[in-house]
Amino acid sequence: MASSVTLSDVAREAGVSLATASRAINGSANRTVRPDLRERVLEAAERLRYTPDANAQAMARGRTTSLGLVVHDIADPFFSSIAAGVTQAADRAALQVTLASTQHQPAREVELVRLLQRQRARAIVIAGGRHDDDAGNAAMRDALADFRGAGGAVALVGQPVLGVDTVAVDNAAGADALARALHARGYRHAGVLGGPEDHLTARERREAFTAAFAELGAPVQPAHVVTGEFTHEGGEAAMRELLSAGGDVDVVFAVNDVMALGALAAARDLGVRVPEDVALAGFDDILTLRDVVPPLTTVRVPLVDVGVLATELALEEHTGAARVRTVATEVVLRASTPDRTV
Amino acid sequence: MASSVTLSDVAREAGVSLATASRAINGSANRTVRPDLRERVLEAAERLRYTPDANAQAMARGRTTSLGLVVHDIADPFFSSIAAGVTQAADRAALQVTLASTQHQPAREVELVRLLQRQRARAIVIAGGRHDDDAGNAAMRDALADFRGAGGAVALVGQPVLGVDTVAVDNAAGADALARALHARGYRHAGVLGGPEDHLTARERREAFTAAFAELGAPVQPAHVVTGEFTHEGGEAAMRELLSAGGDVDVVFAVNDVMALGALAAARDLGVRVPEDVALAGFDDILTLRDVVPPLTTVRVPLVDVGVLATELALEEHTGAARVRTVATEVVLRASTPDRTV
DNA sequence: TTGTAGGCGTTATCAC
DNA sequence: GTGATAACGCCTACAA
Repeated sequence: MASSVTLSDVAREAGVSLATASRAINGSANRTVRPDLRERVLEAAERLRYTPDANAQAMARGRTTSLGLVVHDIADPFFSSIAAGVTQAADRAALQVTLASTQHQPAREVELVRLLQRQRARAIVIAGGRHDDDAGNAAMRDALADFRGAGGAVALVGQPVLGVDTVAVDNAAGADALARALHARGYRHAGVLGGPEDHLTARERREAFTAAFAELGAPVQPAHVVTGEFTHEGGEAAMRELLSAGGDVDVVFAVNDVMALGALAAARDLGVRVPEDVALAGFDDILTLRDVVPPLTTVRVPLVDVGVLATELALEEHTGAARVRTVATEVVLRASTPDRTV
Repeated sequence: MASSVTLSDVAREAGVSLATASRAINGSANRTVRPDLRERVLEAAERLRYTPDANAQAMARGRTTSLGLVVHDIADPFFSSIAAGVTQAADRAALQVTLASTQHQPAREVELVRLLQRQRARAIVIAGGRHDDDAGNAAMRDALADFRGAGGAVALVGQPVLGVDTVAVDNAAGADALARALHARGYRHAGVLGGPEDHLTARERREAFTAAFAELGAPVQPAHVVTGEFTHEGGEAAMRELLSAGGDVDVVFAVNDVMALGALAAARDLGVRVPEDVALAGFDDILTLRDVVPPLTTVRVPLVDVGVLATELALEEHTGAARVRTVATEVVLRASTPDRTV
């Protein structure tokens, strides 16, 4: 309640005008303030425990100091690592991060963008792959167009389908390289926990993986590609389905690590040993993996860097068409996919 | 760039006054607007793609719609789960969450509180145990007093040492119960990875644990209590130190799960088997544990609920002294601490 | 260098 | 029920 101290109070206390107080405290562009006056103002501010009102400053200046971050679930290590990168970069740019979570409801993304537009966020970073959903993408594109029309900047982590700057993980190359590495280790009967049918990240990884195996002469049987939510539970269910189908699968590729961990849990539950009975690989190299046994083969995505990059991309001045920054990945072979050729 | 559409634009377009437009769009308290006029305004707003400016609204109304959340590291599963709870609760209260991270520098907390005060956040939730650091706590207490003096609400997750509403995990009871459970399973030679010396959460857990073992007639040897950072790396280093000391320890209690996971990694590295060679227990029951083998015994803290509770506590109107909400914990015995009595 | 005054976009208090 | 108009706290030409 206690009404805050305003700059006018400080000015009065210091015996100067509002303008001078403002300049003394904020060091206006070229205007400078006589040292003794500045001193008086600063002391008065200190004495009165004055705290500038960022909202009022934002109004007067015409721009805020906040950046919006949209994630699906902040407790998911994939998103929390990206968030760590975003907060780092935002911090360097002296921006506050407004965290908005869809709680796994894709439709809420549009809502959150509009919310962030009301806050007049300087920029919005959207984390998470897109869906093959024309209506959904169109709605999002509209919301983002409005936001940008009003002067906001946007960067997306995912696929460049929304007409905004995008940090795109090279999913295809990563999945392809992983498939070849697994093939080289002697695997010939791969199964895929493919994520949601229309999820572009899942699809890119799935298709590149199966294409590579096909090209290598060991095509993945259609029955060995099962879909499922992009979550721990989804991976668990998908793995159950795949294993109970009882095909001869020697390695399972889950399109992201969170699913792979769910799959690992399912295997444990069913008494299927990894990697003795079946090998397992994921994608992303989330932080959690350092604590998992057996160490999981995966394709590393520099998640924190991706967050930083997306933030920088959003904040960089630029004109012209939407830019796409492709992030390279790296296959990390671990014990969950031992060499079968020896 | 493109100047946003303002409410005046909408009013003009609809042929009504600014006041009416405001009431039509925002449904003022008791003032009501004739249906046809309201319709006209809403249509105009739609046509012009009007988006209210939350900052301006905040100025006019005298209160913002944002809530600050202070964490040490959002990528740490402990904090990200609490953050999930906070965003949920904030969402229900129609508040935006501003995520502020200290990046593991305790001193930055004060800075962040002041920053959030500039944003005129309605409330601040601070996650993370306190330190036994009079100067640091005093600085924080001052910053929070200022914030509250200016009308802000605060809730802390940790120890009630800052004079603000606090959600306190019952660390002592949890550690005591864990110690007794381990003792009942036959463990008599406990070691403790005790976290930072002055970290109150670490201290509460450590002391309750050792006190219980002492009371049970199996005191933990001082040499078997080692300190270390409250992190994965800290747990790893502490475990190395403990194991290389070569004492006869049959169970190791790490004061939080993140440290326990670091300890597990260290044990693996040194060829020490868990639980065959040494049993291991942690505290918190972070989400990561579901993927760890062997399943880790721990003391469950309902982290998401804690986040929700802290947010609600901060948002509840109340007068009088700072309140303390104690959250109960629950010992969860798993395979990392098998029964030795059989 | 300092001060005056207008404006940022809304809400809220008044009359009408 | 509707419409002027003064706040809200600050910044910034513009003038002195």
